[in-house]
Amino acid sequence: MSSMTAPRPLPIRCADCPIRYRAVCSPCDEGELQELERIKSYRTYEAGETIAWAGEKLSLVGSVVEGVAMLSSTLADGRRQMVGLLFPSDFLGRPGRESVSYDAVAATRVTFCMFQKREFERLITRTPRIERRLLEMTLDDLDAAREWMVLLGRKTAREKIATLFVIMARREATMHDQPAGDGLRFPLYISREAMADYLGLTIETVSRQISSLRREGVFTLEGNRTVQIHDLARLIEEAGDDADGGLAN
Amino acid sequence: MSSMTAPRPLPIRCADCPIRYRAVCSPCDEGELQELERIKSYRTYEAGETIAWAGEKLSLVGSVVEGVAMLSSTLADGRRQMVGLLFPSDFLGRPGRESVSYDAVAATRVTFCMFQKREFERLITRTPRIERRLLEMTLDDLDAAREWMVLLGRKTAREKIATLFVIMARREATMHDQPAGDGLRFPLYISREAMADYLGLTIETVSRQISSLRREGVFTLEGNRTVQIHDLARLIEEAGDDADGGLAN
DNA sequence: CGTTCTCTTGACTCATCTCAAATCTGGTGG
DNA sequence: CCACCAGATTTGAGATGAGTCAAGAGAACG
Repeated sequence: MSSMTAPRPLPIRCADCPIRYRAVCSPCDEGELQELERIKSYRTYEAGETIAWAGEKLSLVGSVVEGVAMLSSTLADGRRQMVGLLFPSDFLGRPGRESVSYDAVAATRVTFCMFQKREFERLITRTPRIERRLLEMTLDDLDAAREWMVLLGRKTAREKIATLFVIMARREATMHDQPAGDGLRFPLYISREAMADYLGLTIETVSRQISSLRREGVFTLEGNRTVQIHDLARLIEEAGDDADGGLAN
Repeated sequence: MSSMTAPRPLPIRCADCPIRYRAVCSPCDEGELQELERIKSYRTYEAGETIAWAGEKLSLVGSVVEGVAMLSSTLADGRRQMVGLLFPSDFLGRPGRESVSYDAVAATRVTFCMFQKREFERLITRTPRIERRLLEMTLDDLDAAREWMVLLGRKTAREKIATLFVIMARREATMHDQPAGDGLRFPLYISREAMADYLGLTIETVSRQISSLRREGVFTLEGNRTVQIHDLARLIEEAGDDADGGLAN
């Protein structure tokens, strides 16, 4: 993670923001953006750095602008479960609650566009469009969490890996306005350990399942963190989703 | 489920509603309640009855008034995972989306206070307090879903059962404004099969773990669906939660 | 009071975990 | 540019928790 591309100059104007049309601020008009520009501030964390500890009082909320962050929870004896993976435009923090419920850790170098929680709460009260957008995004997060519950509770290790890769592939395709298809290449962003924590597996099982699917020609790896899909249909089938094959999304 | 108590007369006035102070309508004033009374309608489902199928277009949303409902998802080969358990005051349905994402089934006889989705969407647009309340409730649901992800991904069968019982016990205590403590009796509401679907286990494993905890004197069963707690501290310990012992809730 | 469904228990299997070691990768310094 | 190092990843061998299959016991229902 040290041969990073040069950091884009920040703060930037909202109108030029890469997440302008997807983040919580997407429904804002020019005037509202100007107000946001007055109260926002950028903050960058290096890969591995902790953004917030569960239980800690956090007075900031905000959106991921660049990079990837992980939300996870740890049991008394150290078992860890990731409960969310935040990509650009995803929102971190819970307006209306004092402390955060989960550890937040940077998976890659990650930059947030942040607001003081109090200030943000006042803002959404004045600006129903933002509140509506936050509700929409929270409902989407809830659907995603529930879909992940199905994976955690009922899928096999192989299906879990296939599902993760399908989701990552689709995200990558969507991001570049391509159709998802064979030949698609995408980065995994996270380590095997983080995948294990996300999928409710051990790192050895993650590794074995990836090796197995690779040996069967479903995809190849370039280095350890870049995947090239060779047979997307097969990968989707291996994901074992319900009858619609995940097309409902 | 046939020796049901006589159904309470419905529709009732909002002011007398048992979920008046907890449901999505809790922040409403008298005038707003009158408006709700004009557009609400009650609907009752028998235990086992399907309320909505995943993928189906559902033009209703609403709150559970009495009884318990289950939200679950089914994979192609029939594996099922429950993704939510709805108790009185919980909200069902997603404003802003055409079709429902999960199967909704009545666990007991259950009565909803329902609204046409379109009408409800117009309502929350006019009534920011309701929208705010819905956002709060959705954030709570998201936290609950994520906590459940930890259970599904990382807990042992024994811990899963203990966690479920602790949660049920606490809910029961809260409902009656009692402290949760030894001697508390509460109903499980759901079958072993539903517990298995909720916990990501098989019905046999659920049964074995319940028997094991019962044999060790942590609780006793009266019939198959009523639990009496004998050693709550032990049960909480068996739940294996993170250092705070779940006290953060 | 028999019928049916739910729940429990037993015996055995298997997917995943655990423990251990080898290999690879990316980064570093010579 | 290349050898080396530390951490990440893969692979192997064996253990085990939970699943599967099968049967019996208990509850609920008509």
